[in-house]
Amino acid sequence: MAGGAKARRLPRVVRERQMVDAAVRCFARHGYQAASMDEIAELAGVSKPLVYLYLGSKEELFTACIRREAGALLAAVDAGVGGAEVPPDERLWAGLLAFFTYAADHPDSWVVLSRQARTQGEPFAGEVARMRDEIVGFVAGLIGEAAGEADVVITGRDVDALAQALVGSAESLASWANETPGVAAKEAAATLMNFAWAGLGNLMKSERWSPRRRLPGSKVTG
Amino acid sequence: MAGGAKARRLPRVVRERQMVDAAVRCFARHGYQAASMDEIAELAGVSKPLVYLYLGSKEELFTACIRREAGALLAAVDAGVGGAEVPPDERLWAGLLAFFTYAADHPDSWVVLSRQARTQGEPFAGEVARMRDEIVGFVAGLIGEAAGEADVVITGRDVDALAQALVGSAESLASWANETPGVAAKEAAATLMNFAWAGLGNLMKSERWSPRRRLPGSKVTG
Amino acid sequence: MAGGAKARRLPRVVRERQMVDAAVRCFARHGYQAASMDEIAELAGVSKPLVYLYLGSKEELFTACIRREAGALLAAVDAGVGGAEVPPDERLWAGLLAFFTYAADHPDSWVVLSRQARTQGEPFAGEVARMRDEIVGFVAGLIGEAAGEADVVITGRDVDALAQALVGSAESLASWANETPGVAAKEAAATLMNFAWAGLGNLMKSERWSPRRRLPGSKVTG
Amino acid sequence: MAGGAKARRLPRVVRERQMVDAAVRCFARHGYQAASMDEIAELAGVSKPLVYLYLGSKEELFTACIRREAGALLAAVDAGVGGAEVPPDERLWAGLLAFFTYAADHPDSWVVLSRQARTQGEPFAGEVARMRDEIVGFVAGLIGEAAGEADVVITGRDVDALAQALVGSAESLASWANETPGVAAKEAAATLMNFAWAGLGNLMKSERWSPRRRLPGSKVTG
DNA sequence: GATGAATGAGTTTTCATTCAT
DNA sequence: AATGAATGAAAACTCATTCAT
Repeated sequence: MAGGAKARRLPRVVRERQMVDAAVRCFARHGYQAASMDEIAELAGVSKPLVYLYLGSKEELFTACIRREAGALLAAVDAGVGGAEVPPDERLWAGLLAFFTYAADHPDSWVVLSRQARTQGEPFAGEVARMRDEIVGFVAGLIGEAAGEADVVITGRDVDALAQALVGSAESLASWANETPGVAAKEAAATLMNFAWAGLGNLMKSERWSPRRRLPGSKVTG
Repeated sequence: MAGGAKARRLPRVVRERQMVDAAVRCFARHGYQAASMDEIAELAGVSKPLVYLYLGSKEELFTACIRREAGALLAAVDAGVGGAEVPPDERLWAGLLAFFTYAADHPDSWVVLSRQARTQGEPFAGEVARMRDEIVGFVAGLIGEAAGEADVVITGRDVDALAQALVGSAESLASWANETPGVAAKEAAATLMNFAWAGLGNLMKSERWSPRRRLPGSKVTG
Repeated sequence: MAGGAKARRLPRVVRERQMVDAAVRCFARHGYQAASMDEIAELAGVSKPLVYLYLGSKEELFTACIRREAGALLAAVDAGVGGAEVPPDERLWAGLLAFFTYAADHPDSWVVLSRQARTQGEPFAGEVARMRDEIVGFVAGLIGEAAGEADVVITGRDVDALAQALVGSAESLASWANETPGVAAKEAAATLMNFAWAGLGNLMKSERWSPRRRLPGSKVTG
Repeated sequence: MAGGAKARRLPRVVRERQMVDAAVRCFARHGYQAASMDEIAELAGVSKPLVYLYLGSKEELFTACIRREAGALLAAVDAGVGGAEVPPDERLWAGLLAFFTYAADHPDSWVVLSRQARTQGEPFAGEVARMRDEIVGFVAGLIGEAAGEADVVITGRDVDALAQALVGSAESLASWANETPGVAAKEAAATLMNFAWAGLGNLMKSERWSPRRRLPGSKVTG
C-alpha cells in the first residue's frame, strides 16, 4: 500500500516542513495573533500536540517561519548576485531581479516577512530586522562602491539613508506588484533600477536638488 | 480648585479624544490584536464600559483611530503643499517635509498608519489604503506634471510604479528616521528629494539604465 | 405652550404609568432578562435615572408590572362575573368571556403574566401564582357549588385538579387564540364552555371514564 | 480501580450526555438567559471550553437540550399509545398516562419544554412548538376519529380548538401535579380523562352549553 | 510517531446601577 | 422633576497549551 492520500508516520523533517509551510500560509493570511494553532495543525494535516512536539510553541513556530523564509529570501538574492568582479549597478540589478522574483513566487513568505513579522514587536521584529539590515547593508555597500568609483565623498549616514530609501521603494514596489495583476518582476526591477540608480548617479555627480530661494510671501518665479 | 490629578465628569468630546489618544498609543505599541481594551481604558483613565459606550467596539475604535490619524496626516501634508502655481518639485519638497515632520512628531500615529492598520486585513487595510492612495495619487500627479513640462511621454502604469516607489522610499525613510536618533525630518526629506527627483529627472531625459549585454556563462568585462 | 410632542415635567403618576407601560411591552417582547433598562427608559421617553428614581430597580419594576397587570386581569374578570345569585355555569361563562376578552385586548399583558413572569423563578413566579391561585380558587368554588347543587360528593383535591385543568385549558386557548388570526374571544369562551362544563356535568352525574378491561396481549373487543 | 469520585478522560459521547444533562437542569431552574455556561460546566464536572468544544454555543446547547428532551417525550408517548386498532379513548388514555408519567419522572425536562423554551422566542419556541404541534395533532386526530364514530360533524377549527384546550389542560395538570406532593401520574391522567373525554362525549351528542337568555340589565332568574 | 481529551487564563462585550448637577 | 456621565460585576466565548495513551 503506497501512495495513500494521507501519509502517516512520516520522518520528522518532512512533517516539520509541512507544518512550517502551513504556518507561513496562516500567518500570512491572518497575522500572528489571529492565526490559530488549530488552523495551522489542520492545514498541516497533523494533530496539534505534534506541532507542539516538533516546534515548541506558537512563538517558536513563528520564529521558525521567519528564519526559514528570511533565509530563503537572502539565499535567493545571494544566488542572483555576482561577486565583487561584477560592477555595482549590475549587482544591484541582479539583486533586485532576484528579490522581485522571490516576492512574486512566494507571496505568503513576502507578506510574513514584510508585514506580519514587523508589526509583532520583539522578538519577531528583531528577527526580520536582521535580514533587512543585511539587505540594506548590501545595498549600502553597492552605493559606497559606486561612490568610490566616482570619487565622490558621501557620509556613512547618507549612504545608509539612501540604502533605506532604495530598499523601501523596492518593498513598496514588490507589494504593489503582487497586488496589481500583470506586473512582472522584471518590470518592477527595471522601474526601480531606472528610478534609483539614475538618482544615485546624479548624486555621484554632486548634482543636488535644493529648494529655490524665494522671498517670503512672494510668488515663485520660474 | 483647578488642576486636579484626575478629572472626573468631563464632556463627551474630551473623553472621546482621550480614549482615541490612548488607543492610538496602545495599537501602535502592541498591534490591533494584542492591544486589549482593558489596557486602553486604563491608559485613558476611564472604565471599559465608557469606551464601549462612546466608541462602540474594538473594531470601531481602531477605525476611529485610523480615520483620525489619516485625516491628520493628510491635513498636515495638504497644508504644507502650495497650489498649482508652485512647480512640481517644490510641491514635492514641501509635501515630503510636511510628511516627515508629521511622522517625527506623531510616531505612534505613524506606526499605526504605516504598519498596524495595513496588516489587519479588511476593513482596516482598506481604510488606510484610501489615504495612501491619495498620497500616491498626489505624487503621481506631480510626476505626470513634470513629465509634461519636459515633453516626455510615460505610460500611466510607469507613473504609478514610480509613485509607488517614491512613496515606499518615503515610508521606509520615515520609519528609519524615527528609529535612528538624530535624524531630522528636513534631512530625510532632502535625502529623498535628491535621491528621487534626480532619478525622475533622468527618466525625463530618457536616460534609462539597462543591463549590459553579456554572453551567457561568461564573466562580465568592465 | 401646551400639547408639545414631548411633554416634560409631568406629574409622577403619569410618568410612572408611562414607564410601566413601556416595561410591560419590553418584558413581553424580550423576556425579563433580555429586556434592558435602557430600552425601557427609551421607550418610555425618559432617562434611566428617572426609572430608578420612581421604580427602584429592575426587579421592582417587573414586580410592579406583574402586580398592575394581574390586578387588571382580576378586575376585568371580577367585573364580568355576577354575584352569588347567578348560577355557577353562568358565572363561569361570564368569567371566561371576560378573561378571553382581556387576553385579546392586552396581549403584552397576557404574555407577561402567562409566560414571562412564570419562568423567572421567585419572587416573580410567586407573584403571578397568587393571581392564578385566585382564579383557580374561583373556578374551584364554582365547581364545588355545582357539585353541591347536584348532590355529588367530590374530594377537595379532585375539585382542585379539575380547576387546574379548566384554567390550563383556558390559558392554552387564550394564547392559541391570540396567535391564530380570526379567533374571537367569544368563540374561544364558547368552545371551552362546551368542552369543560359538559365534562363537569358528567362528573356530576358520576359518569366516569375508565379503561376497559382486556386480557393482556389480546385484541380489544368493541 | 472502579467508581472513582471524578472520572477523567471520558469518551466524547459520555461527556456530551453529562453536559446536556447538566444544561437541562440549569435551564430548568434558572431559565435560558439566567443560566450561565459557567454553572452548567461546573455542574457537568468539566471546564467551560469543553462545553464549547462539544456543544458549540449557549444557543446550540439549549437547542440540543430541547431536541433531546422533546424527542424523549414524544418517544415515551408514542411507545405508550397503541395502533389504530385501539379505540380513540383508549389511545388518549394511554397517551395521557405516558405523558404524565414522563413529566413526573423528568420534571426538569418538563419545565424546559413547557416553560423555558417557549418563552425564549425563536428559534427555541419554534423548536418546541414543533413537538407540541405533533401532540396537538395526535389529539386532534383522536377527536376527529371519535366524532366520525359518533357520526357528528365538527369543523376543523373546532377540533383544533378542542385539542388545544385538552393539551393545555394536560400541561397545566402536569405542572400542578409536579408541584403538588402526592399527586400520581395515573391520578392526573384519570382526572383529565374524566374531565375531557366526557366533555367531548357530550359534544358528540351535540349537547351544547349556551348562556340563558335574559333581559339586559335584569337579574337572572333561576 | 501520533492523538483525543481537557483546561487555565484571557478576551470582548453587556448591563443594572449610581453620582453630580 | 430630570439627566449626562460613569462604573463594578459578570457574561459568552477563544486559544495556546498539556496530559494520558
